[in-house]
Amino acid sequence: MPQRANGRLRVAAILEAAADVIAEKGYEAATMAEIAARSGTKIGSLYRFFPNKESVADTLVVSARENLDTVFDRFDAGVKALSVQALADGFVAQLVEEIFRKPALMKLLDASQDWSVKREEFKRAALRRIGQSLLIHSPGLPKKSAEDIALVVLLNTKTMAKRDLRDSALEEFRDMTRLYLQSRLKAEQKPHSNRKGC
Amino acid sequence: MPQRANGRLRVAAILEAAADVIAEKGYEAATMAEIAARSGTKIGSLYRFFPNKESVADTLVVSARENLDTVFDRFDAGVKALSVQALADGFVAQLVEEIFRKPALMKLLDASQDWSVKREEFKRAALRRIGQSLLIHSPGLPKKSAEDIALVVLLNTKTMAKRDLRDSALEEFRDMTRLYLQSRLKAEQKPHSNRKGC
Amino acid sequence: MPQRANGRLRVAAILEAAADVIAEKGYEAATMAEIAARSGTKIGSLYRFFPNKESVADTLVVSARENLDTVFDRFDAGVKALSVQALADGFVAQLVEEIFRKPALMKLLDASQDWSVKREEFKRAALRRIGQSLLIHSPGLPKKSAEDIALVVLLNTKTMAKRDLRDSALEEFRDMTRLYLQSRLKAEQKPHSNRKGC
Amino acid sequence: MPQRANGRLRVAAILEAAADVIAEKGYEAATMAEIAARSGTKIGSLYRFFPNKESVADTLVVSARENLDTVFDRFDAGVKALSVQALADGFVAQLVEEIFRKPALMKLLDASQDWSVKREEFKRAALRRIGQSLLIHSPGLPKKSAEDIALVVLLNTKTMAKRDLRDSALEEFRDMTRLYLQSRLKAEQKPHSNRKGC
DNA sequence: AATGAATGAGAATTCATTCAT
DNA sequence: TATGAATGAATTCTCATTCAT
Repeated sequence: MPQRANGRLRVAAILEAAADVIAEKGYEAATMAEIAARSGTKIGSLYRFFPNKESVADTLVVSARENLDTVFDRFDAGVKALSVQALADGFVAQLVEEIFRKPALMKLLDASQDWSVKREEFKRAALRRIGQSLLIHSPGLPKKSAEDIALVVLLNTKTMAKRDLRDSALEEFRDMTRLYLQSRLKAEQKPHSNRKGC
Repeated sequence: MPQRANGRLRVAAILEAAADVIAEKGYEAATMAEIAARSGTKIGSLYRFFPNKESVADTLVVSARENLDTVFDRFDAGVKALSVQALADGFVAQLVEEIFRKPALMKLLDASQDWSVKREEFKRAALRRIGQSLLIHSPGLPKKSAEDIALVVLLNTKTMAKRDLRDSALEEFRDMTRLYLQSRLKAEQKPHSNRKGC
Repeated sequence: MPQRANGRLRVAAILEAAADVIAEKGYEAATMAEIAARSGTKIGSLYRFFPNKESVADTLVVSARENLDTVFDRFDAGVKALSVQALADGFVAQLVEEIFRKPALMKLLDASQDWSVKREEFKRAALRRIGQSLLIHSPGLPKKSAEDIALVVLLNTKTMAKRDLRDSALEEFRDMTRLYLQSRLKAEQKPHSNRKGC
Repeated sequence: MPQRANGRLRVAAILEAAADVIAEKGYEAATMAEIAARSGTKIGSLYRFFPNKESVADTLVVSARENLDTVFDRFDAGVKALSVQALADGFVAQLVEEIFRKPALMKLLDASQDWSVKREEFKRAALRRIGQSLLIHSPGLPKKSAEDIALVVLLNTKTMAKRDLRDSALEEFRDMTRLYLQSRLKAEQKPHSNRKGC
């Protein structure tokens, strides 16, 4: 929306400040006044670029979704060649480090509000990209399985991205994700010895 | 703390209403006025029982922690005899169904605030009880391992308790937790006499 | 809504102040802050009794509607005995002096907003009462005519109630209303010599 | 005041947009931003042509006053020959259809503000023109009477111009205005050669 | 000259908490 | 003791107007 260089800078500053404030206090407790102050913007100018508080958060989420595409486009380019282990580690690396390591996004995805819309949009996009990567890696995988696995990978990595996990815990989750993927992606090649119903 | 039956009933009604409101709107958006109204209490009376909003939430968390002890006392009584699979399933059953299936608690544990205190207390208690169960089941397990495993179990089950997981996804998580526990407890695995479905 | 004497006094003071402010500046330009200040109320207390600005105005309009009923109940008691002239003068006296001589009501009835609801309600009630009086006075009058006449009487008296009419102008309107009523109420007894279509 | 054709077009577009917005929302709720947007003008440019919001409304009112002169110049040319009935009908036709049938003007004339200045100016002009027509028609009419009658005609036609009057009500008002004028101009009444419908 | 951006005083409304009767 | 009322800081959002490029 900003057309002048000045405006574009201002918008960038606002979004950065908003990410900080939301990361610290969450969406609801973040105030437009503080976002304005921290970005060196006057409240009136803030509202010139963002018509309301929600639109600020929306923009943050949408930009995370765009980031998602960038990250996964790159990832998918090499995914075919990966071992299952490397695939699991790759998912973790991409999602935890590149996507979820933005505390503001985490807060927004957990926000109580009617966030359902943008949040679901993001979640759907993430599931789609993860599922797509899985199918590139293991083309024989049933669609339905891919969906389930994608959800597990998504939620695992989201859990791993929580601020306060110590490294050993991270390692456990990484390993659990490997185990899980191995079990699910071997299943389609070999008889699965370990599944429910024996 | 109320000593007359009347008072105890009122407190119970308040807590129930508070749980409902917090479940619907989250801690921050829940208002004392609505909690009062829904519990048929006048705002002045509410404040005679709970000195402030935080204390209402605190009480909810504390009672969840007490529930935790009850649930795990019972669980621990039979834990020694369980196969690893049954142990995993047991953790899931106890934590997902008995503890986390209270939306208000979930909201509170995720609340943005300076909730750190009570939340950490609850988390610590949960980790302690899960770790304890693990050690009862597998006495040779190193303490440090038990801690890490407990954390994974805790976070897995918390994830599973989210409102909107469909059954197939739940099943995936359940199975992943089994795989993980098996991998971690392999050393001291018992003959699986208790395996579900076999 | 107020249950204690104190509260009732406060509500009365608020409504009086609101009427003053709205009379001076109109609904939109009247601010809740000024209403609060003029009634010696703190803004928080104002909102305790009136959930929003609209409800303050609503209450004013509703009370005018109630006043309408009181005034017309009294008027209707003697209406049968009146000459047409006296009927016209009576309508003017009741409506101009008792109902519309509250500048706040006038402003509210003219307010731009989505006031349609309460305004229409008031207007409908006024039309109903005027029409009823007409029918009591002249039982043979067709319903449809009564409705049309009521509307003319209503709008004439509303015009007459504008702040700035000088007395001679008032007199003109009074006389015009007499002429009009005479023409309309004689019509039903004698052949109307003066009507459209000759 | 713009001197180039471009500027004049722009001013016209702005005024048209302003009339629309004010008609819809009233003067206070109309925003300069919306007027600019609807007229395809940038806000900065709008302020080059009109130094402030009031001046936009002023221009609208002034142009209505100019229109008034045009309309009445034409009307006065034939007014001498009219019967009283036709005079009444003529006033109604000119004022209701040509002048007041612009919702924006109605809103402005009713606006709460310190509009007194321009509004009074318009009102005075209208009274002057109506009085003048009356005196042309009935030269013997006392000045004071002409003033009073003019006011009644003005307010009657303003009432008739309200958006929501149904046709039968309009007809009543038209007839009432005829009755009134007849009563006031009886002394100098002419043979009604021109009476509508006869 | 054209126009995007900046400004900031103020508006409505909310809510946890305290008090007085 | 029960409870209706009082409080006021904080929050979101608006808009006429002015500037700088």
